[in-house]
Amino acid sequence: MSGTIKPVTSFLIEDILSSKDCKRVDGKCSSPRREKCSDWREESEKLSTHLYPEESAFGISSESNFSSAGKQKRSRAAFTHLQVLELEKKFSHQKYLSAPERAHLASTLRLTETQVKIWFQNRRYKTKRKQQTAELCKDAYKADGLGFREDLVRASLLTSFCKAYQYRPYLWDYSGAWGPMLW
DNA sequence: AGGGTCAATTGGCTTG
DNA sequence: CAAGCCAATTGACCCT
Repeated sequence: MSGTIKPVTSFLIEDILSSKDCKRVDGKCSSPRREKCSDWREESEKLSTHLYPEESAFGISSESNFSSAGKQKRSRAAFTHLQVLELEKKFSHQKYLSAPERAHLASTLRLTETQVKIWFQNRRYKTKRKQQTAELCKDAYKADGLGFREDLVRASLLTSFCKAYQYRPYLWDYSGAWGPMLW
């Protein structure tokens, strides 16, 4: 493996970093209230080592999201299996969370409320896209009335296509390279 | 190398 | 007006 996704960092830090007033552009804060968070990197590192010297039960590491060289990289937290499992479990029952529910889930999973909110947001969007693709594929199969030998090739193409774009139905281009073969 | 995944970001919109 | 949503995009990491 060339590298591993860094585990989720502390939630208090993330609350600071991902608050609406502190947007990051190229690793720098682009907030209109920049003065409030211009030192977010150092601040987060201090907080990180102060608050989480040990790994938590969820496998959350205190490791910084930023390289020691000072080159600021946007971090992409990788939630642990357990965190995802719990999030998925909750999502299967509820597509939307109230603020107290979100806060509770966030604290039990040791994530920020923002992370939980964004996870649910992304999850809903993903589900919707998948549904749209499934519908489009269903329609395409139906319209094709597949059954003859030559249709097998098209069916196979269709399957590959549906799989390739399962999360991005909006990228379907009926006039593109796939178009003449499939539709 | 290129494409996929996914958390995070952005921007526009709605709601209370 | 703040908070939250959706839709789309970005960027880091992973896989083949």
